[in-house]
Amino acid sequence: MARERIRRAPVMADVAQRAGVSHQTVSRVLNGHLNVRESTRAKVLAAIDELSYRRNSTARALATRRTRVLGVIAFDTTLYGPASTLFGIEQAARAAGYFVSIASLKAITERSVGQALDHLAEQSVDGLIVIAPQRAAVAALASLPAEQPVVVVEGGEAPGRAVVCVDQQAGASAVTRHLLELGHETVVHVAGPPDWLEAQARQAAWQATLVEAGAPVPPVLTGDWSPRSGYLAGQQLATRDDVTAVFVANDQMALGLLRAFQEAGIEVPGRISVAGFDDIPEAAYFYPPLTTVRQDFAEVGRRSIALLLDQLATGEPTTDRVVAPAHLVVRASTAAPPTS
Amino acid sequence: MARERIRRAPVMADVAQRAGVSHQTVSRVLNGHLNVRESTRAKVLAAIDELSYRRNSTARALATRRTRVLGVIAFDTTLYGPASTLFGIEQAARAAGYFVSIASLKAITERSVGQALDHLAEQSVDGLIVIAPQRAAVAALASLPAEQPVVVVEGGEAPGRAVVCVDQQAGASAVTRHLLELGHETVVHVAGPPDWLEAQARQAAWQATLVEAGAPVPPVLTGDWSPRSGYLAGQQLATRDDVTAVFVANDQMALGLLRAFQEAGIEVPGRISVAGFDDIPEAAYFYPPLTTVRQDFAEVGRRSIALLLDQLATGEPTTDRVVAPAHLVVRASTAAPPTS
DNA sequence: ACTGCTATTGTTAGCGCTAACAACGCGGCT
DNA sequence: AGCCGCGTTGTTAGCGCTAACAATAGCAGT
Repeated sequence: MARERIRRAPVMADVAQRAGVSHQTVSRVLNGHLNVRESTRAKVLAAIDELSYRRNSTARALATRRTRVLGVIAFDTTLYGPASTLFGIEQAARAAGYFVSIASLKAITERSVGQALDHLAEQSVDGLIVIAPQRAAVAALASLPAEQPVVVVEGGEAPGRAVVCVDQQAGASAVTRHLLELGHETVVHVAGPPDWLEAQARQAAWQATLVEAGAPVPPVLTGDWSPRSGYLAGQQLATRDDVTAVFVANDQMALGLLRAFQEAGIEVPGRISVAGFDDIPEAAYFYPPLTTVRQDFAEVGRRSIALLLDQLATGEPTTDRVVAPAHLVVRASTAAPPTS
Repeated sequence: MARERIRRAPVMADVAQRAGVSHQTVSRVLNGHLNVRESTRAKVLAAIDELSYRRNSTARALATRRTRVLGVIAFDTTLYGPASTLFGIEQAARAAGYFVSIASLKAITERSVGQALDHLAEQSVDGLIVIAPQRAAVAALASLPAEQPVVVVEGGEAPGRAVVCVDQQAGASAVTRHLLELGHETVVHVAGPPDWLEAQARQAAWQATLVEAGAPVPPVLTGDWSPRSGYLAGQQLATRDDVTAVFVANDQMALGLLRAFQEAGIEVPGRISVAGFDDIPEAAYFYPPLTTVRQDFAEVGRRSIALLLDQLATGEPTTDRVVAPAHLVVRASTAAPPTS
């Protein structure tokens, strides 16, 4: 029997032949079917091992009509938040035996999101996770068929879709309350871009907390998440002498703010307290170390995958809304207001 | 003719029937074959459009034995550098019509890299990009078959593999030279973890530049990339009064250093100049704005994909070594030494 | 001994596509 | 007229796997 061992990966039939069974029995062993005699299973496993056989996932996908690939659409994955979320998602998916195919976007427009959706659809992904921090991204989801399993991360209100997000509300409230409890009369807010859902949520929670505490609601400054925009906001605030506490919508902008204050000779937290949001790794080493809010991105990843796999298992799209925790991290950039 | 329009995605045969041709002709049109009459092509395209037909990539992959999926193994994608590289890779791959499947690692060990390789192999990726900034990652590649198309990013010496990396040498030399030219007698180096190839390359270039300039080579301090380790290094340096210039191996550590100096009352750049490496978005807003080295990560991504696709096209693994540019960004943290 | 069941294994037919080959029609050539 | 060659299209056979069904053996119950 001329054995053709010519650089061709072994297939199921090779294993079957070697184990002296049919290829279907090999398949059964591989899929953990019951009703395979223990001795047969052992023979098959031995043959698999000897041949270093690996099941061809493409053929499997064709036969089962499931690819075990999850598609992830992400935006600006060079930022700490999205990158961390993506990381959490990938870890959870791999642990569950799924593959992760990504499509990252330079900018969020309905068109770019649509193209990314197309790209992943072409790969026939089993499920979809869309990190959709902006209105436009959520809007682009409307074109998806209703039965498409999908989880929207940070999607605010995504009608009819499962959503996972960080508890922005709790985080922003906690910072604001923290500042008020230190004795500040009110807290100024430097918000993120208005079309970002996270920016909206943080601003809304800040405002609600002030109102609830009976504190005046000062006008909002708006940035674009960048240190530069925080710097500009800081320059503006530096000219005013009624400001004692600022809640900045993310740490990068807070950094810019700190720098503007430093240049203006404003002591932090001596004269003005500053708090951020995100707890990027650098935040603890700002000058001064930044009080901020830490988000549990790993949890976001895990919950997203869990929700998606749940949909795949039941075959029913869900509309659950899951919230991952966020908590205040107090450092040296916040203190009681100056006793003037 | 009872048309069964029952929630089943159309397949090639449906298109063929509608266009009045054989499914093979549809395939030919889709694959851009020559020798299809223009009128036939038009009919087919019309039918595709009417049915919103999408080719099933799984079946295609099974028939062609190519999945059009590229696997990427990445480490610590929450850091700015790796995240940017990954982003560049994904953009380039998608533009070339390839899918990107990722496996990110918490830690680099031969085992974790091996598992990630397994995971991607199971998906039968056509090619592999390994972002391997550490010795161990490169070592783990030894288990790959020699004919596996693979590109190693930041892989230092990866024998027999194609490598793409940033020109660490040029970047580190430029910073060091910059500091010497400002009049500093020598430059102290705070290095990254010794098992990181980038850390090694930066340190080696720093040392070579000093030697070349006839400057003394002071002992090296070592950190772990984190702001905290930079802070500790800064505290040590603060106790010495012979230091006038420090080249820190990345921006995050430089941030820690700046903070330590600030606490110690050391003026930057008045008494000590500090330079970093990476040009993270925050760097321009440190206090003072950081002189650093910017790396062209997008270019790294593009070149990696180009190199990989080249291997796939020729069927021959290459051992090219491609270097992406890095250039000095001078900001306010470096100046002439104090005139004592 | 015969029936009926269960546990185990084998056989067959696709999944939706591409590759290789076969077939066909048509104009130009001898 | 008959043949060749070319451009175009159809037919057939897999790619490697799983699902559904068929077949077999072994055993208990009557």
